[in-house]
Amino acid sequence: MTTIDKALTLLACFSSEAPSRKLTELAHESGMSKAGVFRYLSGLTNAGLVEQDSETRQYRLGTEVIRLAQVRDNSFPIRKWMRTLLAQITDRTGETCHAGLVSQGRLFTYMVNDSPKSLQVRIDPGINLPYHATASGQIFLAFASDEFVNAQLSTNLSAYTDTTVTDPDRIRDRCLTFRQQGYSMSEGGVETDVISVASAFFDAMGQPAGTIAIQAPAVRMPAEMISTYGLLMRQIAVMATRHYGGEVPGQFPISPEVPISPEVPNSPGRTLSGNTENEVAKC
Amino acid sequence: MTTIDKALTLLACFSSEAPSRKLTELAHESGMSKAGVFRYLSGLTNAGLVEQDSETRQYRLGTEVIRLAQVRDNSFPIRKWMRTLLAQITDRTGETCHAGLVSQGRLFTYMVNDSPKSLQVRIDPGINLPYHATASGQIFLAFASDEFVNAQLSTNLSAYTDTTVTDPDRIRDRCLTFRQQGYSMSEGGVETDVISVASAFFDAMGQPAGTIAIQAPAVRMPAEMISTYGLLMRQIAVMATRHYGGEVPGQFPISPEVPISPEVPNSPGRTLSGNTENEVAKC
DNA sequence: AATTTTCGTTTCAATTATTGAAATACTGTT
DNA sequence: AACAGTATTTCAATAATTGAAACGAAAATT
Repeated sequence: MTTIDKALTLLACFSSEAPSRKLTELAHESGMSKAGVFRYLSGLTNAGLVEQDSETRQYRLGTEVIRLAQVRDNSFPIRKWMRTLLAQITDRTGETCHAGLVSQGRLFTYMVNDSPKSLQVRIDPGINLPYHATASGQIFLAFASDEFVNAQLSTNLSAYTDTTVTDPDRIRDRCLTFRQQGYSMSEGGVETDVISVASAFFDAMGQPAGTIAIQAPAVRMPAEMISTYGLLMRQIAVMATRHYGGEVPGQFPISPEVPISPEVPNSPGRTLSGNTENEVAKC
Repeated sequence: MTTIDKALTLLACFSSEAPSRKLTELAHESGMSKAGVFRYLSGLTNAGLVEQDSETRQYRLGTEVIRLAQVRDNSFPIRKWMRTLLAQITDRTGETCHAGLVSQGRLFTYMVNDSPKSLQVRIDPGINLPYHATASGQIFLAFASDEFVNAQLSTNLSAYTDTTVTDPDRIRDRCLTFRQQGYSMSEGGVETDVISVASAFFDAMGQPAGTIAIQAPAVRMPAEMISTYGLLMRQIAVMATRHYGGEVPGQFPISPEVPISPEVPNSPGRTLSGNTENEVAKC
């Protein structure tokens, strides 16, 4: 392991769950010496990737990561078309939806589009999506490599609710079904009374690159609606794959005969118009 | 210079102007050996900060920078309030506005809010704002440290248009005025027939952290309107400083007696409502 | 189609920076 | 004022980095 690898390992320690860390904490978590971590953080700070709060002395990610993210999106745009796709989902269904993106083996919420309804599922961009307990995570596993699935399912699978499935074998079974369907479903995986339906999009090598999911209060999603939403997610996911420049794998059930406008009940009054972009701060 | 510094230097080579680079190019630009750059890029790739296009073999920033940017915004939120501030500007003026953020000595467009009008100034998020040729850059210089100003003004100051001011002394003069005013103005600095008015916001040490600017076609901005817009920018910038957790420096003219709603002509029909957030994909 | 050029990747011994334990400085608290 | 918890700095032994040059592969040119 090179010095650079070790230094950059520290970046992975920063997550939305723990966005700012103490030096000692980082040393312990990464298993490196305090002195080493200090030097690494200094380097990262010089580059602007990390900055130290002048009051608390805690370290957090720096402004340079913001710039880099902008540059990345300029060279490989996702934001723009993803925004449109998510808007379509919320327009048709009236429900909150999100896109997950994988990076370094972790799936995180890349973008969220809130439901206009007052009773809605809250989810923040940037948080990690546990593979075993979310619809997004499970559809991802369904198309991920065996070794990846094994690695994930051999970690501690925490039960967020009473109904969280934590048995690896049951999860494998579910993923098998999800792979055949092309979409996944999770009921109360991380929060009770919330149902989520997801599908995945793929990169140029046919590997899953991210997910698209809808999340609704269980009371608004009767059983018969799940497959309707599932087909919608699948359809949108195929479009995402195309935009991403990816390749839908053979196992993925593409069904062009699916109606373009699934029968979805009372779509909210708001419509998506071409100039929506202009009303939104671009960032 | 440590190994880490050298490796991370490469990240700074990626900009919106050159978002994907060849290895040899990077080696030349950074003045490091090809072998070294290769090893560094490998490390960065392992961390997901960089990825290599499988076809062109070119390197570009990876998905991890996106995740990091999300995490950063969770720990130190800017996006949310900045979006609101920019929306206020466009609502009151009907013009395109943007926020600039500084990172590693470079000022880049962090967020853009387009004018609803059909004749509008286009500007993309993520591009670098030259200090000498933009209103944003000049108001930044006006409050930056002497050494920073000297460093910037001793570089090659390219003339983007006939009217770009490239004489360091004249720029210093202008910055002096801008500092007293608390806002800057640039006419045709990077593009002809475009006028921009900007102000700056500050960090906890009273150092300039970013800028807020409005940009309009010259035909829509008669001379007498510039000071009105300037006061508006100054006002919004003070709010930005507050949100940022910063400290307005003593030199900065805060004038609470400025009318809250400056007389700005025909504001567009669109109004900013509380639930605007819900209509925007959060990311 | 053959040749040249360009670019990315690997190798290897000399060099130079990295390493971690321990000492020190700092900050806030009892 | 002493204490506890952190963040820095120091330093000699150690282990990694280093770049020139060779190699391989792909693209451009003849």
